[in-house]
Amino acid sequence: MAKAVAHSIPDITTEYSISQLSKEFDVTTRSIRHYEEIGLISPTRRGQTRIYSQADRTRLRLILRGKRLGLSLEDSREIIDMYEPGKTNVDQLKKLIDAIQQQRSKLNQQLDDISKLLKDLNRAEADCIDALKKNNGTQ
Amino acid sequence: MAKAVAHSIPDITTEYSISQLSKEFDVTTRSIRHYEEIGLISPTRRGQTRIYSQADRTRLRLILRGKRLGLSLEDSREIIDMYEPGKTNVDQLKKLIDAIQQQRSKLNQQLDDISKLLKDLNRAEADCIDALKKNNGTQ
DNA sequence: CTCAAAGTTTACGTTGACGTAAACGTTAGG
DNA sequence: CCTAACGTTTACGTCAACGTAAACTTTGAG
Repeated sequence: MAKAVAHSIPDITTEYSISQLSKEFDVTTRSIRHYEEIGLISPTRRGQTRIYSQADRTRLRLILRGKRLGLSLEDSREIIDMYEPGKTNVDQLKKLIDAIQQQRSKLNQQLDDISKLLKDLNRAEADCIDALKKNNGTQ
Repeated sequence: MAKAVAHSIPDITTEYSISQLSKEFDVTTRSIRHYEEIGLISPTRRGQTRIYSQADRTRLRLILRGKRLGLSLEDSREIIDMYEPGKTNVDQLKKLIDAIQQQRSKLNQQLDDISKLLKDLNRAEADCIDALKKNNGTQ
Protein backbone atom coordinates (compact mmCIF):
# COMPACT_ATOMS: atom_id res chain seq x y z
CA MET A 1 0.00 0.00 0.00
CA ALA A 2 1.30 3.41 -0.97
CA LYS A 3 1.99 5.89 1.77
CA ALA A 4 -0.29 8.89 2.00
CA VAL A 5 1.43 11.97 0.65
CA ALA A 6 1.79 14.41 3.52
CA HIS A 7 1.77 17.66 1.62
CA SER A 8 0.12 16.98 -1.70
CA ILE A 9 2.17 17.70 -4.79
CA PRO A 10 1.66 21.28 -5.99
CA ASP A 11 0.22 21.62 -9.47
CA ILE A 12 2.71 23.76 -11.32
CA THR A 13 1.20 23.64 -14.80
CA THR A 14 -2.40 24.80 -14.47
CA GLU A 15 -3.03 28.46 -15.10
CA TYR A 16 -6.01 30.76 -14.81
CA SER A 17 -6.95 34.13 -16.23
CA ILE A 18 -8.55 36.76 -14.07
CA SER A 19 -11.91 36.33 -15.74
CA GLN A 20 -11.81 32.59 -15.24
CA LEU A 21 -11.33 33.01 -11.52
CA SER A 22 -13.89 35.78 -11.51
CA LYS A 23 -16.49 33.43 -12.96
CA GLU A 24 -15.51 30.39 -10.96
CA PHE A 25 -15.80 32.17 -7.63
CA ASP A 26 -18.43 34.71 -8.59
CA VAL A 27 -16.34 37.71 -7.65
CA THR A 28 -15.56 40.82 -9.70
CA THR A 29 -12.21 41.27 -11.39
CA ARG A 30 -11.99 44.54 -9.53
CA SER A 31 -12.04 42.66 -6.25
CA ILE A 32 -9.36 40.26 -7.40
CA ARG A 33 -7.16 43.15 -8.45
CA HIS A 34 -7.87 44.78 -5.14
CA TYR A 35 -6.62 41.72 -3.31
CA GLU A 36 -3.47 42.03 -5.34
CA GLU A 37 -3.13 45.75 -4.56
CA ILE A 38 -3.00 45.00 -0.87
CA GLY A 39 -0.65 42.10 -1.38
CA LEU A 40 -2.93 39.15 -0.75
CA ILE A 41 -2.28 37.57 -4.14
CA SER A 42 0.71 38.01 -6.41
CA PRO A 43 0.06 36.49 -9.82
CA THR A 44 2.88 36.38 -12.35
CA ARG A 45 2.61 38.27 -15.60
CA ARG A 46 2.76 37.32 -19.24
CA GLY A 47 3.46 40.75 -20.62
CA GLN A 48 0.99 42.89 -18.77
CA THR A 49 -1.56 40.17 -18.31
CA ARG A 50 -2.00 38.48 -14.96
CA ILE A 51 -1.48 34.73 -14.81
CA TYR A 52 -2.85 32.95 -11.75
CA SER A 53 -1.31 29.70 -10.54
CA GLN A 54 -3.02 26.97 -8.60
CA ALA A 55 -1.56 28.48 -5.43
CA ASP A 56 -3.02 31.88 -6.30
CA ARG A 57 -6.37 30.24 -6.84
CA THR A 58 -6.15 28.61 -3.44
CA ARG A 59 -5.32 31.91 -1.78
CA LEU A 60 -8.34 33.46 -3.44
CA ARG A 61 -10.52 30.63 -2.21
CA LEU A 62 -9.23 31.16 1.32
CA ILE A 63 -9.92 34.88 1.11
CA LEU A 64 -13.49 34.28 0.02
CA ARG A 65 -14.04 31.65 2.65
CA GLY A 66 -12.84 34.18 5.17
CA LYS A 67 -15.27 36.72 3.83
CA ARG A 68 -18.16 34.33 4.21
CA LEU A 69 -17.14 33.96 7.83
CA GLY A 70 -17.07 37.71 8.29
CA LEU A 71 -13.32 38.12 8.39
CA SER A 72 -11.65 41.29 7.21
CA LEU A 73 -9.02 41.02 4.53
CA GLU A 74 -6.37 41.63 7.17
CA ASP A 75 -7.73 38.73 9.19
CA SER A 76 -7.52 36.57 6.12
CA ARG A 77 -3.98 37.70 5.50
CA GLU A 78 -3.02 36.48 8.96
CA ILE A 79 -4.66 33.13 8.46
CA ILE A 80 -3.14 32.64 5.05
CA ASP A 81 0.24 33.47 6.46
CA MET A 82 -0.29 30.65 8.93
CA TYR A 83 -0.11 28.15 6.12
CA GLU A 84 3.27 29.36 4.91
CA PRO A 85 5.88 27.58 6.97
CA GLY A 86 8.45 30.26 6.22
CA LYS A 87 8.86 31.08 9.89
CA THR A 88 11.81 29.21 11.29
CA ASN A 89 12.02 31.50 14.30
CA VAL A 90 10.85 29.90 17.52
CA ASP A 91 9.20 33.06 18.81
CA GLN A 92 7.22 33.46 15.64
CA LEU A 93 6.14 29.84 15.80
CA LYS A 94 4.84 30.37 19.30
CA LYS A 95 3.04 33.52 18.29
CA LEU A 96 1.60 31.61 15.37
CA ILE A 97 0.30 28.83 17.58
CA ASP A 98 -1.24 31.47 19.79
CA ALA A 99 -2.96 33.09 16.83
CA ILE A 100 -4.27 29.69 15.79
CA GLN A 101 -5.77 29.16 19.23
CA GLN A 102 -7.47 32.52 19.06
CA GLN A 103 -8.92 31.77 15.66
CA ARG A 104 -10.16 28.47 16.94
CA SER A 105 -11.96 30.03 19.86
CA LYS A 106 -13.54 32.59 17.57
CA LEU A 107 -14.74 29.78 15.34
CA ASN A 108 -16.19 27.93 18.30
CA GLN A 109 -18.04 31.09 19.27
CA GLN A 110 -19.39 31.20 15.73
CA LEU A 111 -20.48 27.60 15.94
CA ASP A 112 -22.40 28.43 19.08
CA ASP A 113 -23.95 31.50 17.46
CA ILE A 114 -24.98 29.51 14.43
CA SER A 115 -26.62 26.77 16.41
CA LYS A 116 -28.59 29.33 18.39
CA LEU A 117 -29.57 31.17 15.26
CA LEU A 118 -30.65 27.93 13.62
CA LYS A 119 -32.87 27.14 16.58
CA ASP A 120 -34.40 30.59 16.36
CA LEU A 121 -35.02 30.15 12.66
CA ASN A 122 -36.64 26.80 13.22
CA ARG A 123 -39.00 28.33 15.70
CA ALA A 124 -39.75 31.31 13.48
CA GLU A 125 -40.51 28.92 10.65
CA ALA A 126 -42.76 26.79 12.80
CA ASP A 127 -44.64 29.92 13.85
CA CYS A 128 -45.06 30.88 10.19
CA ILE A 129 -46.38 27.49 9.23
CA ASP A 130 -48.73 27.62 12.17
CA ALA A 131 -50.03 31.00 11.08
CA LEU A 132 -50.49 29.72 7.54
CA LYS A 133 -52.60 26.81 8.76
CA LYS A 134 -54.83 29.06 10.77
CA ASN A 135 -55.30 31.34 7.79
CA ASN A 136 -56.24 28.44 5.57
CA GLY A 137 -59.96 28.64 6.16
CA THR A 138 -60.35 32.28 7.02
CA GLN A 139 -58.74 33.77 3.95
CA MET B 1 -46.97 18.53 35.72
CA ALA B 2 -47.16 22.06 34.43
CA LYS B 3 -47.29 22.58 30.70
CA ALA B 4 -44.23 24.10 29.07
CA VAL B 5 -44.86 27.73 28.27
CA ALA B 6 -44.73 28.12 24.51
CA HIS B 7 -43.70 31.73 24.26
CA SER B 8 -42.10 32.58 27.56
CA ILE B 9 -43.65 35.44 29.49
CA PRO B 10 -42.06 38.75 28.54
CA ASP B 11 -40.37 40.57 31.38
CA ILE B 12 -42.01 43.97 31.46
CA THR B 13 -40.37 45.41 34.55
CA THR B 14 -36.62 45.14 34.04
CA GLU B 15 -34.94 48.22 32.59
CA TYR B 16 -31.45 49.04 31.42
CA SER B 17 -29.51 52.22 30.84
CA ILE B 18 -27.37 52.66 27.78
CA SER B 19 -24.15 52.34 29.74
CA GLN B 20 -25.35 49.14 31.37
CA LEU B 21 -25.94 47.54 28.01
CA SER B 22 -22.71 49.01 26.75
CA LYS B 23 -20.78 47.29 29.51
CA GLU B 24 -22.70 44.04 29.43
CA PHE B 25 -22.15 43.50 25.72
CA ASP B 26 -18.85 45.32 25.41
CA VAL B 27 -20.05 47.71 22.75
CA THR B 28 -19.80 51.51 22.64
CA THR B 29 -22.77 53.70 23.44
CA ARG B 30 -22.16 55.28 20.06
CA SER B 31 -22.88 51.96 18.39
CA ILE B 32 -26.04 51.43 20.40
CA ARG B 33 -27.27 54.89 19.44
CA HIS B 34 -26.33 54.12 15.87
CA TYR B 35 -28.51 51.04 15.92
CA GLU B 36 -31.31 53.27 17.09
CA GLU B 37 -30.63 55.83 14.34
CA ILE B 38 -31.21 53.21 11.70
CA GLY B 39 -34.26 51.89 13.49
CA LEU B 40 -32.95 48.59 14.83
CA ILE B 41 -33.78 49.43 18.43
CA SER B 42 -36.39 51.84 19.76
CA PRO B 43 -35.97 52.39 23.48
CA THR B 44 -38.53 54.44 25.32
CA ARG B 45 -37.53 57.69 27.01
CA ARG B 46 -37.71 59.01 30.50
CA GLY B 47 -37.33 62.69 29.67
CA GLN B 48 -34.46 62.63 27.21
CA THR B 49 -32.83 59.57 28.63
CA ARG B 50 -33.10 56.26 26.86
CA ILE B 51 -34.67 53.37 28.74
CA TYR B 52 -34.07 49.90 27.36
CA SER B 53 -36.52 47.09 27.96
CA GLN B 54 -35.79 43.39 28.05
CA ALA B 55 -36.97 43.20 24.45
CA ASP B 56 -34.56 45.96 23.44
CA ARG B 57 -31.77 44.08 25.14
CA THR B 58 -32.67 40.96 23.20
CA ARG B 59 -32.63 42.84 19.93
CA LEU B 60 -29.19 44.17 20.77
CA ARG B 61 -28.00 40.67 21.53
CA LEU B 62 -29.31 39.48 18.19
CA ILE B 63 -27.58 42.32 16.38
CA LEU B 64 -24.26 41.50 17.99
CA ARG B 65 -24.65 37.82 17.30
CA GLY B 66 -25.26 38.72 13.69
CA LYS B 67 -22.11 40.82 13.65
CA ARG B 68 -20.05 37.94 14.95
CA LEU B 69 -21.40 35.90 12.06
CA GLY B 70 -20.43 38.59 9.58
CA LEU B 71 -23.92 39.89 8.91
CA SER B 72 -24.54 43.49 7.97
CA LEU B 73 -26.95 45.48 10.06
CA GLU B 74 -29.50 45.20 7.27
CA ASP B 75 -29.16 41.43 7.34
CA SER B 76 -29.75 41.50 11.06
CA ARG B 77 -32.77 43.68 10.57
CA GLU B 78 -34.28 41.06 8.28
CA ILE B 79 -33.61 38.28 10.73
CA ILE B 80 -34.97 40.21 13.67
CA ASP B 81 -38.08 40.99 11.68
CA MET B 82 -38.55 37.25 11.27
CA TYR B 83 -39.20 36.91 14.97
CA GLU B 84 -41.99 39.45 14.99
CA PRO B 85 -45.15 37.63 14.07
CA GLY B 86 -46.81 40.84 12.95
CA LYS B 87 -47.28 39.55 9.42
CA THR B 88 -50.74 38.14 9.06
CA ASN B 89 -50.60 38.28 5.27
CA VAL B 90 -50.18 34.90 3.61
CA ASP B 91 -47.82 36.20 0.94
CA GLN B 92 -45.58 37.74 3.53
CA LEU B 93 -45.55 34.55 5.52
CA LYS B 94 -44.42 32.65 2.45
CA LYS B 95 -41.76 35.20 1.72
CA LEU B 96 -40.68 34.92 5.30
CA ILE B 97 -40.36 31.16 5.15
CA ASP B 98 -38.33 31.59 2.01
CA ALA B 99 -36.02 34.04 3.72
CA ILE B 100 -35.61 31.61 6.57
CA GLN B 101 -34.60 28.86 4.16
CA GLN B 102 -32.02 31.14 2.61
CA GLN B 103 -30.58 32.05 5.97
CA ARG B 104 -30.40 28.42 6.85
CA SER B 105 -28.48 27.52 3.74
CA LYS B 106 -26.09 30.37 4.36
CA LEU B 107 -25.53 29.09 7.86
CA ASN B 108 -24.89 25.60 6.56
CA GLN B 109 -22.33 27.04 4.19
CA GLN B 110 -20.71 28.74 7.17
CA LEU B 111 -20.66 25.50 9.08
CA ASP B 112 -18.87 23.89 6.19
CA ASP B 113 -16.42 26.78 5.97
CA ILE B 114 -15.71 26.61 9.66
CA SER B 115 -15.06 22.89 9.67
CA LYS B 116 -12.63 23.28 6.76
CA LEU B 117 -10.91 26.20 8.41
CA LEU B 118 -10.64 24.26 11.65
CA LYS B 119 -8.99 21.39 9.82
CA ASP B 120 -6.56 23.79 8.21
CA LEU B 121 -5.78 25.33 11.55
CA ASN B 122 -5.17 21.94 13.09
CA ARG B 123 -2.73 21.10 10.38
CA ALA B 124 -0.99 24.46 10.60
CA GLU B 125 -0.66 23.96 14.32
CA ALA B 126 0.72 20.48 13.91
CA ASP B 127 3.27 21.82 11.45
CA CYS B 128 4.26 24.50 13.95
CA ILE B 129 4.71 22.00 16.75
CA ASP B 130 6.72 19.83 14.42
CA ALA B 131 8.96 22.72 13.54
CA LEU B 132 9.40 23.56 17.20
CA LYS B 133 10.52 20.02 18.00
CA LYS B 134 13.10 20.06 15.24
CA ASN B 135 14.41 23.39 16.47
CA ASN B 136 14.72 22.08 20.00
CA GLY B 137 18.30 20.88 19.66
CA THR B 138 19.58 23.19 16.98
CA GLN B 139 18.67 26.51 18.53
C1' DC C 1 -8.69 45.37 -41.78
C1' DT C 2 -12.13 45.70 -38.31
C1' DC C 3 -14.44 44.86 -34.49
C1' DA C 4 -15.54 42.65 -30.20
C1' DA C 5 -13.83 40.60 -26.10
C1' DA C 6 -10.69 40.61 -22.65
C1' DG C 7 -7.01 42.65 -20.68
C1' DT C 8 -4.54 46.88 -18.48
C1' DT C 9 -3.68 51.44 -15.37
C1' DT C 10 -5.16 55.54 -12.95
C1' DA C 11 -8.08 57.84 -10.17
C1' DC C 12 -12.03 59.49 -8.04
C1' DG C 13 -16.64 57.97 -5.80
C1' DT C 14 -19.49 55.32 -2.58
C1' DT C 15 -21.31 52.72 1.25
C1' DG C 16 -21.55 50.85 5.86
C1' DA C 17 -20.48 51.24 10.48
C1' DC C 18 -19.22 53.55 13.37
C1' DG C 19 -15.24 57.29 15.80
C1' DT C 20 -14.56 61.66 17.61
C1' DA C 21 -15.28 66.22 19.10
C1' DA C 22 -18.03 70.02 20.68
C1' DA C 23 -21.43 71.91 23.42
C1' DC C 24 -24.81 71.23 26.49
C1' DG C 25 -28.33 69.26 30.43
C1' DT C 26 -29.14 66.53 34.99
C1' DT C 27 -28.20 64.51 39.20
C1' DA C 28 -25.89 62.74 43.42
C1' DG C 29 -21.86 63.40 46.66
C1' DG C 30 -18.60 66.02 49.27
C1' DC D 1 -21.70 75.49 45.26
C1' DC D 2 -18.66 72.54 42.59
C1' DT D 3 -17.52 68.84 39.97
C1' DA D 4 -17.72 64.13 38.39
C1' DA D 5 -20.35 60.85 36.28
C1' DC D 6 -23.72 60.07 33.35
C1' DG D 7 -26.77 61.45 29.82
C1' DT D 8 -28.11 64.14 25.39
C1' DT D 9 -27.83 66.19 20.19
C1' DT D 10 -25.41 67.62 16.05
C1' DA D 11 -22.11 67.11 12.80
C1' DC D 12 -18.05 66.18 10.53
C1' DG D 13 -14.24 62.44 9.98
C1' DT D 14 -12.50 57.85 8.93
C1' DC D 15 -11.56 53.34 7.24
C1' DA D 16 -12.25 49.14 4.62
C1' DA D 17 -13.65 47.20 0.50
C1' DC D 18 -14.59 47.75 -3.27
C1' DG D 19 -17.65 50.40 -7.58
C1' DT D 20 -17.30 53.04 -11.55
C1' DA D 21 -15.55 55.57 -15.29
C1' DA D 22 -12.06 56.84 -18.57
C1' DA D 23 -8.60 55.93 -21.61
C1' DC D 24 -5.77 52.70 -23.50
C1' DT D 25 -3.58 47.95 -25.47
C1' DT D 26 -3.76 43.14 -27.13
C1' DT D 27 -5.64 39.44 -29.49
C1' DG D 28 -8.37 36.17 -32.04
C1' DA D 29 -12.48 35.64 -35.40
C1' DG D 30 -14.70 36.85 -39.47
